[in-house]
Amino acid sequence: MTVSEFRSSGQTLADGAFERIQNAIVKGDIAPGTRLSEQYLSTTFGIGRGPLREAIRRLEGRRLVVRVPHAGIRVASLSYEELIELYFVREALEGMACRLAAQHMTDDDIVSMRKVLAMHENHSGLQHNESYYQQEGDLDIHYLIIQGSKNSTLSELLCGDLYHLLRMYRYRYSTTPKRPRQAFAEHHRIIEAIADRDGELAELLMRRHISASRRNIERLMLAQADNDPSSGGNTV
Amino acid sequence: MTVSEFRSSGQTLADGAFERIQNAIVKGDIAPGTRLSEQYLSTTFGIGRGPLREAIRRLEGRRLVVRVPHAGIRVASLSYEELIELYFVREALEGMACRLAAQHMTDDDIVSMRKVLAMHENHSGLQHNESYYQQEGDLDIHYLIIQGSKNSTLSELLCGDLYHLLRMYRYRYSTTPKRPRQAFAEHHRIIEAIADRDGELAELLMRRHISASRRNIERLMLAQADNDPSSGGNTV
DNA sequence: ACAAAAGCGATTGTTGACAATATTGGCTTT
DNA sequence: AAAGCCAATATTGTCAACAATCGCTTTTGT
Repeated sequence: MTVSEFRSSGQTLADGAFERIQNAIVKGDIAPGTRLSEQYLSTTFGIGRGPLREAIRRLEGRRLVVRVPHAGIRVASLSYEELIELYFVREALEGMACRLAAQHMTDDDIVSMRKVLAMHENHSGLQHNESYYQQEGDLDIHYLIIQGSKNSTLSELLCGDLYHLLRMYRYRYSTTPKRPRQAFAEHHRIIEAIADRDGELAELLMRRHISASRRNIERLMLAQADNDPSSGGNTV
Repeated sequence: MTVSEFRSSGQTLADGAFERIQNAIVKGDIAPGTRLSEQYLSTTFGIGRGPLREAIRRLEGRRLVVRVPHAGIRVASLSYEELIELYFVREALEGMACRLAAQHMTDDDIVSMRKVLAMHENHSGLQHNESYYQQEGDLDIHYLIIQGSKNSTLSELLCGDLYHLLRMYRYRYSTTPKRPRQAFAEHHRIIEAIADRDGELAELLMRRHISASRRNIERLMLAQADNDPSSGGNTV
């Protein structure tokens, strides 16, 4: 993903704009809730308003932006309630992914997943950068398990649609659950269950893992609300 | 939802076209896999190509149509593999919906849900129209439970995104699982579990229910494949 | 001074014409 | 006769101008 892939070969301008804006939203370059005028985007990306509007409509279909007729678009933002709701969806979906992964992952898949975990253990053991593990490594493990389910519908839903929203949220509230050691231990147990081909246990453990993560956020936000009572629900 | 809401008040042409085309696809008026030319749609709906293309891009974002650059669009169609994958997703998601419904449904919600079930029992008992129950009633019960979870993210995902695909598939293969009595009994038990506020049991039962439905389809399609070996995977 | 309405500016929605690309049919060649 | 190439045609992609709508400022009346 190098820079300046203006017109990624063979694609249309609208498709190029779609990808670039999507990346900008997901990566946090554009903050959630920001209003985007067509003129600004048009001049920024150097394309006409026609293709641009098509890109916007595609983003709208993906629910990454919210549009109100004749008033413009804003990049979507998750309220606290929606974030919590998302965690329940993740619990269900990633639990299922774990069950299927225990069934469908090859031995090679499991070997490489263990390697990634070991690598993360070193980082985590060195206390090199506590947030790193949670920010990227956590996603890596989850990502590998989801791919391991060999269910492409599930993968696309989880990696393509849902994580976009989750990552957006991370950039907004910079939520870095500070429980790396615990999370690591949980990952370890999950992977062992998958290696044992015990889908039921793997699902149970993953659901506990995500559930704990959710409760951790609920606790954090509650404490934050005490300090700063103004930060209530966000605008859609 | 009466007929001839050409320009549903206050909406743009693109939004109107989006809704109409989406309905046509979901209701089966346009068969999956059909190629749609811009000119045809433009004259059919009586709007210019600009707004039409925006509607198409929105449908693309929703994954209801598949577009290849410079070649046009086709309405999306599920392959057999994708259908089965979808059932696993449903199993996870609706299981969670059941668990949450047992927790969050009001007593009134449960009363009205029981009424719907009783109504269906009469229809089913009279053998009035066996397929009716499975075609509409089944969705009704599932719909009520999903709404009962009070998790709007989950609801939108399940009712808004996934069921579109499921219904499309029904119209294509006219799959009507012929096990209404069994399905009714399963619904009955699920609702009782919810009424007992036993979320864990409700989730388990729902997952079994959907899992059985999936296996039923697998069996049906396998038998069909024996008779007609030509119907393999469908084009994306 | 405050409230309501009218006018103004800016932004979005729509249209039609133009350019680029893929498909189809016919022709040449082996 | 079959395969491959080339041109003609139809379809999609892009652009720039025009129309409609909304939010804001200003004005005017009580």
